[in-house]
Amino acid sequence: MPLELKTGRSSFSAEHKGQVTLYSMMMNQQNGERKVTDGSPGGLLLYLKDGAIQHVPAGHNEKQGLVQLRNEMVKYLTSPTTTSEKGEISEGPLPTRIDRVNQCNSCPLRVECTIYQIAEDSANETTPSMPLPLESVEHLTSAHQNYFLHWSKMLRLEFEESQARSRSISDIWCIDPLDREAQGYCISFLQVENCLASQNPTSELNQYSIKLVPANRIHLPTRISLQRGDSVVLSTDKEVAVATGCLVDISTSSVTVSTDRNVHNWDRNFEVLHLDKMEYQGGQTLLYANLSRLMANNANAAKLRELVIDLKLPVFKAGLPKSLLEVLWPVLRPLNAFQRRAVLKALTCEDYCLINGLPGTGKTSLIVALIRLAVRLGQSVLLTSYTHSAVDNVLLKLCQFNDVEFLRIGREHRTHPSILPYSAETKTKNCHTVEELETVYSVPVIAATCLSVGHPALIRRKFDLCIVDEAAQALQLAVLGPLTAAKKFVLVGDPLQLPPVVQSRTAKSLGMDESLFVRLSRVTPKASETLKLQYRMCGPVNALANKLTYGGELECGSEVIEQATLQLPSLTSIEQEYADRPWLLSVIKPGLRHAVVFLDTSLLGAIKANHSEIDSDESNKSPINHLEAKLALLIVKTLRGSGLPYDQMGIIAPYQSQVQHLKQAAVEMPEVEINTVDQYQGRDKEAIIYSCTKSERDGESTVAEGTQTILHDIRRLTVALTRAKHKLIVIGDSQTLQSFPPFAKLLASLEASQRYQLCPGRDQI
DNA sequence: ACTCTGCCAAGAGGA
Repeated sequence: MPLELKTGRSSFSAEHKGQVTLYSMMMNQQNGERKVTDGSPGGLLLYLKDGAIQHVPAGHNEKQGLVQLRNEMVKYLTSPTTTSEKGEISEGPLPTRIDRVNQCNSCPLRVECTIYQIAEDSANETTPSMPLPLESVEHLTSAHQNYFLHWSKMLRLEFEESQARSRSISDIWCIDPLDREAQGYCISFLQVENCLASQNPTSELNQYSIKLVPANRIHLPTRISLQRGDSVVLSTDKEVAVATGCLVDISTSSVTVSTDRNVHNWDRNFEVLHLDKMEYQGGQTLLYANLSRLMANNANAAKLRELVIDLKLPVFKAGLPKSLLEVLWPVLRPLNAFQRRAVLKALTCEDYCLINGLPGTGKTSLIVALIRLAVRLGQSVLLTSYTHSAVDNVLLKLCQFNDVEFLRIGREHRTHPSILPYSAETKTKNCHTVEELETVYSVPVIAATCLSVGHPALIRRKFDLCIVDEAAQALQLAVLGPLTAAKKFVLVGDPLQLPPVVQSRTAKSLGMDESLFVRLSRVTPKASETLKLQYRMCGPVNALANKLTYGGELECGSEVIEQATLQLPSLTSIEQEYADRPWLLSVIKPGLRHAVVFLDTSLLGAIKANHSEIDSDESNKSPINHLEAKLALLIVKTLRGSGLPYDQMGIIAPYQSQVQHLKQAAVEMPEVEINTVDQYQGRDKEAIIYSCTKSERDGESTVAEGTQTILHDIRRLTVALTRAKHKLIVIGDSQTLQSFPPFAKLLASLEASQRYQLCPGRDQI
């Protein structure tokens, strides 16, 4: 029988009683009860403040009431958005309004509710039966309300799309473990090898470390999309979720999970366990919360609404006084002119500024300098980005200077190991008093991801400056979270590189993939600075990026950068070996004139057909190109033979399927980094091979007119090509690619000497 | 027509 403890005064409210009834129903479910009508003993409700206790029955009536309420909730939560004939999209119907003034006045969602009601009444042209509490939205203009409704609609669409695509938690109950494993998000039939107390538990949530091995085979399945840091659920055949935890290590033969339960102490520890990836859906909730916070009736939100929704012109102070500049000079000195201008703009803005960081232009150095300068000026800084890796990327550089104290907030398992000493968990481990905790949390610089800035320790803090890295890649609503905690903000990013990922086509067409960076960059050019000097790409790659995307804005940082070439110390030793494949030697040639090569497969019809084995996985609609994979690996091996280490090369493809295929084909050279374009953003390599993948076989239908595919996005191509320092080899079928505008532009930008046409008969593969 | 990251939870209290 469940016992619910409440720390407050006794109220025996319907909420509290309902909760106990639900626990009672859940316990019966676990004990095998099937029918709602089965008798259950109910539970106990105990209030600790006055010691009052009551038995809460869970009879037929109580259960029926709860289930009916649940079903009604579900009806509204799952009613899908609809599109009218005119193309207007509307969210599902709202529940009937509760017209009770007293309840509405104390409702925390009264602003949001009123906005919806106003919109609904005007759409239906009905007059409300009871006057709406209009005073609760008096602080909002209709533009503000429309922003709210617009984003709420897009969030809803995106939520529906991700629901439709992703599996649900109920799969653990409804789908067989082996079938779940085939989908790639479950490892079935594991047994516990050991369960140890964690070496370094920082909370109750990771007290134990369980090592699991396959129960009836040697290796774990190869096609699993589980990685370090994922939240997982352990279940037996009889019971779902015997433990939950976090995946800390995965190899070919074992998997280690940190968890709050000691599975070894359990009677059932010889049962087989299934491990499932848990997909957390709460991210959506956070975005709604940010949207709500923007609508709040306070000065902070009002200022943000002016800037973000009304697009008010940002204000800038005059430059810094000379005396200050002298103090800051040691930090400013190593920066180039563009970086200095950007930093000074960031320091003198009153509202916000935007920093355009073109590829390889030292964005990270700029942010590190900005943090160090702000701290020298006595300001507090909130550093955020959408991803953990981007946050840690800045911190790794910042901690080298060792002159700024910072605290990293967020999930430990996602934090870079070198940054763990600065994590909140580590720093608060030996705190025993509130004062000690306050000292830890009041450091001048706090770093966290956009979605984790709701941390309790930050709620009450107001930062002088908020810096958002990779801001062009984050959802608008995600960035709003940290902004509410700061007096002014600096967005750093490149709108010509990848935008935020939005799954729903409809939401995308409504503008959901417009980042805050892009929205604000429309306001005034005065608010932004561009970093133009890049320190990554040699002259020809730089020139290609300019022709394709940057229109001449991008410049090499120095002559050394511009003239740098691929170093292949043992090139002569392999010339003999590849004498029968002159195309290979031609493609890998070092030297500036050969820095960019397009290897064209369009004439290899017959050879292509030979390589297009039928994939076992027909349901997988993503394309795989076996020929391009083979060519890419041949090039990698030749480069290796000529003296370029594997870890200096990267293979990029637009599709996950092609990446997987390449990874499998390249198992014996794991140092070669193979990834999608999206995952390569922010990184670079000496030599990059881009496998464009898409190649139409004869008679195959082409993409319907007007459809946008990932090959239609020039930003993805820009990112792929600007990852290369000294050698860029693009493999593709020019015939097919010609129909995608970004590739047509690429092909037109190339000089004849930069193209190599593979010919059947002449070129042996 | 296929790109993918992020999020610790629950409760008391005020009106």
